[in-house]
This record gives sequence, C-alpha cells and structure tokens, in this order.
Amino acid sequence: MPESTRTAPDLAGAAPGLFDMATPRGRLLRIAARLFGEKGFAGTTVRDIAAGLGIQSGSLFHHFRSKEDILFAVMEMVVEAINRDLAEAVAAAPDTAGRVRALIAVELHYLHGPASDATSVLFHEWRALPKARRSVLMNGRAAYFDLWQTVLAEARAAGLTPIEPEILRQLLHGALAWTSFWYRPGGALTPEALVERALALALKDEGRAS
Amino acid sequence: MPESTRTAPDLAGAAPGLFDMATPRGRLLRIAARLFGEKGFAGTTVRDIAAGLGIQSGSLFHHFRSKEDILFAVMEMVVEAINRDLAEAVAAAPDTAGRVRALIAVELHYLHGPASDATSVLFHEWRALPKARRSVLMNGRAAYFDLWQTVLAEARAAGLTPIEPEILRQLLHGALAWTSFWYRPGGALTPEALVERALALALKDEGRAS
Amino acid sequence: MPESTRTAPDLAGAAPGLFDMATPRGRLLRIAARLFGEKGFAGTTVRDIAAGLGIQSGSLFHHFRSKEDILFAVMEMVVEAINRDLAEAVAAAPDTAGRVRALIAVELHYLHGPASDATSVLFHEWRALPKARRSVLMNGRAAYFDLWQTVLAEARAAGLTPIEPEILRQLLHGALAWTSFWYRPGGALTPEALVERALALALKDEGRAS
Amino acid sequence: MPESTRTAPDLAGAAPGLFDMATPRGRLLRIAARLFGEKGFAGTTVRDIAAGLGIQSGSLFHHFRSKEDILFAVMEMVVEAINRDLAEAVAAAPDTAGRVRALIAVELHYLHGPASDATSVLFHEWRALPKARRSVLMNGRAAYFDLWQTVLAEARAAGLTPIEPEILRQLLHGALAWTSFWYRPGGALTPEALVERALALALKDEGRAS
DNA sequence: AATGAATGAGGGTTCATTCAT
DNA sequence: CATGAATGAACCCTCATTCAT
Repeated sequence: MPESTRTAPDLAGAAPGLFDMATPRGRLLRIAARLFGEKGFAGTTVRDIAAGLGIQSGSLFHHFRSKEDILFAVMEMVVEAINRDLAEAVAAAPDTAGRVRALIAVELHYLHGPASDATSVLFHEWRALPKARRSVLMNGRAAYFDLWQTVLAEARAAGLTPIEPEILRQLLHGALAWTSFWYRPGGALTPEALVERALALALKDEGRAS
Repeated sequence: MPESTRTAPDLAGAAPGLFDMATPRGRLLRIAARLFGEKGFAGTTVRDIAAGLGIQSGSLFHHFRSKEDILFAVMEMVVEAINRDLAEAVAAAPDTAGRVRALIAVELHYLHGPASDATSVLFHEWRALPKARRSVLMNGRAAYFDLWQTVLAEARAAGLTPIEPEILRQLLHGALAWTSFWYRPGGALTPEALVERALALALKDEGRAS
Repeated sequence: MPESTRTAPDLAGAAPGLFDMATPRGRLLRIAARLFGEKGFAGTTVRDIAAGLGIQSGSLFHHFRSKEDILFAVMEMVVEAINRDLAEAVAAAPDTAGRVRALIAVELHYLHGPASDATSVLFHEWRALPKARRSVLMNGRAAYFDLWQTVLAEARAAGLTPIEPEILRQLLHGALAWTSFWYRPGGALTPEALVERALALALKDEGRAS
Repeated sequence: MPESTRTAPDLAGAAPGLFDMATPRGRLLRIAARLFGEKGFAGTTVRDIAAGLGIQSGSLFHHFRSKEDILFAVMEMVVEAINRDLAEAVAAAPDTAGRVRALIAVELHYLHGPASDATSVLFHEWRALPKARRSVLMNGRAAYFDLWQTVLAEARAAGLTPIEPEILRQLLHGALAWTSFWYRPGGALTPEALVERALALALKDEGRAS
C-alpha cells in the first residue's frame, strides 16, 4: 500500500459538479451522460432522455438542436474539466513519479468518480461523432495529450520506463479507459489501490502492489 | 529492438482464413465484420452488408436469422480461433516471459492481422449483444481468461510483476484492445516492436524498448 | 310479420358513437374497424389505416403501440358497449320471450347498425390475436355469455326450447354472427324482420315469420 | 336422444380419403388444409407447408403455381365431395324431416369428421380468395345451396318451420359453420346428439334434446 | 419553454415466387 | 422433380426532428 506521503490526490472532492444541476441544461446533460454511458449513444433515444427529465421529447430541442449536440456538449464539458484538473494536479506533484501518479489518479477519478458517466462517454463514444466534430474535440484535448507526453518523456529520461512516451501514453490510456468496463469502486480494490496498480504498470520500481 | 531469437511468432501467416471465402456465409461474415468494425454495429445497416455482397437485403436472411445473429457469429468465430491459437502459442513458449510475450503477440496479431476487423468487433461491440448472448460468449472466453491469468500468476511468482494477475490481465487487455484505435501496421512501429512495448509494460526488465 | 307491440328495440339510434369522432384516437379506431372488416386484419396495412386518416403511417404509432393494439382496442370497445346495451335491453324486457328477443335484437343491431364494422371484427378476427389477449377479451365477454345462458335457461325451463342453454347459445351465436356475411339492411328484409326470424329459430311458437 | 331408426347417417366412414395420400399432390393438400385450418390462410407460410412435407418451399411450386392455388384446390375438393355426399344422403332419406336431418348430418360430418380441416377452410377462409375465384366456387356450390333450399321449402310447406327457406338456410349455415369454433367430437356431446340439437333448431317438434 | 401530434426517411424482417443447377 | 440461393416488394415499426398551439 502506498504511504500517506505518496498518496494520490483526494478522489472524492474533485469534479463535484461537472454539470450544473441548477439549470435545465445541466440536468439534461447529466441524464444524457448517464444514459449514453449505460446504453450507448445509438442505444439511447431522445425519448429516453426526455423521460429522464420528465418532459416530452420535442421539448429537448429547445435546449439542443440535435441529439448529437447533446453528446458533443457532454464530451466538451469533460474535456474542459479534465484539462483543468490535470494541469493542477501535475503542478502540485513534487517529482516525476508523483506527476505520473497524478495523471493516472485524475484520469481514474474521472472514470470512476462523480463524472464517470460523462467520461465513459468521452472515451467510448467518440465514434458516434462525425469526423468534423471529432477533430474539434481533439483540439480541445491537445493540451491534455501534451501534458501526458511531457510527463512520460520526463519519466523515460529519468529511466523510469523504457517505452517511448507516445506509445506509453496510448497503452496507458487504453488500460485506464478500459477500467470502465470492469472496475467499480466500493469493492475490495479501492480507487487509490487501483492507481498504484496502474502506476506499477507505467513505471518500473514504482507502485508496489501489496 | 528484440533480438531474432526472442522474436514473437510470425504475425503475417496466422489465421489466414478466419472466414471461409468459398462459401456465401463466409463472405457475408467477412463483409459484416469489416462494416461493423468501420461504422459500428448500430451504424451498419443490413442493406450495407447486402450491398457489400452485391445482393438484396432480404437475401441476407437466408443465411442468418437476424442482424444480431451475424454479429454473434462473427464474434464466435474469433473466440474459437483466438482460443486455439493462444493455447498453441503458450504451449510452444520456452519460459515464463516467453509465454507472456506469446499471449500479447497472439492478441495483437488478432487485433491487427487478417482477423483485425472481426477482433475489433469482438472487443468493442459486445454491448450491442443482449445480456443473454453476452454470457454465452463469456463462457466461450473462459479458457482464454484462464490462460492469461495462469501465465500472469506465474510471472508474478517469478517476481516479474508486482501486480495481481487478475488486475494485470484487465489492465493489459485494455491496453491491447485500445491499440485498434491508434495503431496501424505498416508504419514505423512494426507489430513485433509493438509486442515488445506491451511486454515491457507487463513485465519489469523485459522488452527493452529501443 | 311482428306486430308493433312485439317490435324489437329500435335499431337505428343505439350506439351512435361507439368511437369518439372528436379525438384522433376515435377516428383512427373507426377507420381501422372499417378496414379490418373489409379486408381482414392481415389484409389491412398500417399504411391503409394512415391513408384513411390522411396521415403518415409512422404517425399511427403515437396513438397505438402496434397494429395489434389497434385491433384489440376496437374489440374492447365493442365488448364494453355490447355488454352494457345487452344488460339494459334484457332488464327492460317484460317476459322470457321478450328477453330472448332483446338479446337477438341487440346482437343484430351491433352486427348491422352503426357499430357493424367493429362488431364484425370482434366476431371474425379473434384468431388474429395472440392467445394471451384472446383470453383477456374472453374475460370481458364472460358477463355477456352469462346473460345469454341465463335467459336461455329460463326459456328452456318455460318449455320454449328443448335445447340445452349452452348449446343453443353457441348455435344462435353462429347463426347471428354469420349474418354479417349475407345480410345487409336496407333491402327487403328489415332488421326487425330478421330479429323475428332469428327468434323463430330460437324459440318454438315465437316469431311468426310471415 | 334419437331413437336408432332416426339415427343420422354414420359419421365415421364418410370422406375417408378427401385427399389421395398416395400422391404428392394429395399429401400437400392435406397438410395445407390442416395448416390453413389451424393458423388461417394468411397466417400460414409456404415454408410451413413445405416443412410439413419435408421439402423446400421452392419445390411447392412444381405442384401449384401459387399459394392461392393451393387454397383454391383444397376448397374445390370439399365442394365436390360435399355435393356428392349431400345428394346421396338426401336421396336416401325417407321423409322431409329425414332430409333436413341428412343435410345437417352431412354438413356436420364434414365439419368434424376426417375432412374437418378442409371444410373449415372452405367455410372460414373464402375471404382470402379474390372475388373472381370466389364466384367460381359459388358456381360449384349452387347445387348444394339449391338442395338445401328445396328441402327447407318442403319443410316449410309441411309446416315444420315458419321461416323462409333462404333465410333459414343462411341462419342454419351460420349455426353449423360456427361449430368449428366450439365443438369437438370426443366429448360429452356426440356428433349424433349435435345433429339432433341442430335439427331441433331448424324444425319445430323435431329433435328432442334429451 | 413546453406540448404533443405529425413527419418522413429509414430500419430490420418476412415471404411468395423464380430459376439455374 | 427437388434444391437453395436469390429476388424484390411490402410489411410493421422506430426515431430524430419540426412546429402550431
């Protein structure tokens, strides 16, 4: 188990309000994120979303011009929030390994904390977007990818991994993104422990598992 | 780069005929796998598949009772083939690290070799199946998961990784499955090199990257 | 010919609005009943029904979840209405023979009056319903069958017929239901006269034909 | 109960081979009649019929040019057979009441004896035929209707019924045809007893029920 | 903003029928 | 005669979207 000084940033408090539940728009996005996450974008109908809000399906279109716009808005919110949190967490970390752990912790926190629905959607439903909008999103994620790559390059320079930063980033991203299919917090494996396992995967001699 | 003696099993020749192109059924599955891989199951219409075969959409239903049956058949074929190849490759490997490499190599071969379409579908479209059929598939994959877990337990016992076998299996599965979104053979990174990177991720002191 | 004092209840005015023509739903049911009666349930397409309403076929499904639901709704309305009218007519009849005549008159009125389309459908298209729904309908008709049987038992006790009530009920029901294939009001045989013929069939020494 | 001297013609032996089971065509018609009777013409597919014969659906069309032709052939066979039997039975009857009983007995025998499937189809599926073919069939039934009408006119002249022959014929036809929906031989009510009940319906002072 | 009836294109599927083998 | 793959039209139904109220 990680010692307290190496503990990942607290997972509970972050992204407490990815969506503003005080506004109809925020509530709509929250419901949509949940449904897209559960049943997929294609498997979710606008009627499902409307029913979740207690309104008629036609009324959705006063808030968004299309179902796809809803998906895009969900993704955009995650992109912005994750960018912000990631930068903060990395800045606060004391050393290279801490920065890698921070990246992993933030990503897992998004995948399994209060923003899990929306983050799942961002990670697993991007193929539902037309190419044009995908690239808009990719632009938004550029800073995020840069940050990962910078930190991983630093780690490699420090001899913590033999793998090229870009490849390692992709492999880790897959490993983390996939956790949304098998990991659920609340079981025997705590989120913090999962962070350590992923860190052990990323870096040699880090993250002792058990 | 891996030395020739440690080279992964040749990736080019395996699974040359996942589908029997001599039969209408085999051709249908091949086209369907490609389309499901490109546009997703929901995004592919039976008319798309029929057009790919040069027949009318109604004619599909002489070969399969439903679109879902086609998806299931595609997945089943991959499951069977991958089970077979995996067992063979592991049996032929000389030592623990070799067995882990064999697992990775076979999985990546399926993801990026001649069966890449079908394998992508298996890995990424399982949510399109009703729960009942998902579990049928999971039964078919039990041997596959067992094999992974056995080998990874062996690796951990040998001190090659600190991560619990089940967790490591899931993390690696995600890392590998995700490659279908970013990796394409034929570029600077050869399939064999990718195997070594994944191996370096899995095991300490293995798979020197560069 | 029946004397005026024995005349069956007036056939023209009853059930003026089996379907509420003020609502889209009521208009839909009316058209559907007519088409099902003319071409059978299987021979009627949802496009036929929609065309009869001047809307698109997809719009039907805002009112009913399936074509079968439309059929069921048509039948249900007849069952309820006929139950009500039958009970009223029997209650108003002065004696046993009058009660039998009331039963026949109401049944024929439904078969050839304003509700003729829907009643034909109820009598002749029940095989188009799945068994489960058939029995729901049968439950709804229990009161109706009971009434017939009670009155016919009374008639037999009075020596008006030698036939067991249940058998007589079935035979009469067939005789009356079948009239929808050969009888049309407006010809030489008035509805009232037809009632007397059916009564003569049911009871000895009643309903002098000519 | 009828005395033995008034017993209806034996029901067991007639129409033993409405269809010639020695020929493929005969077997096909037998299967088709059964399926049309059970599930209706519209509810029966040519594949159902073919499956019943153990052949492929395409092969049906070597015997009949269309599904409708099969229906028509089934009906034609019944019409011919029933015409023949009816004429014979009426000729053999000693008196007016005996002739009415013969008509009823033959009709019920067709509806519930070995030819029950085909007869049900003739009586209940005529709406599945296009008008043109319906009238061909009606021509074939003219002799049959004439016979009924002649006998019923005789009965009326003898004071056995007050109802006009044509109307009585239609009412009785309905009563008898409808038995295929509720009566099954083998129960408490024997076919012979059912004949007597129908006779009691048709004629005053005949057919004592119990 | 919300309604709810309507749209209209498209979806998966069925099925009688054809025809080369 | 039988096959079985294919046809092609039609079927019931879904669903994102529109719009008058």
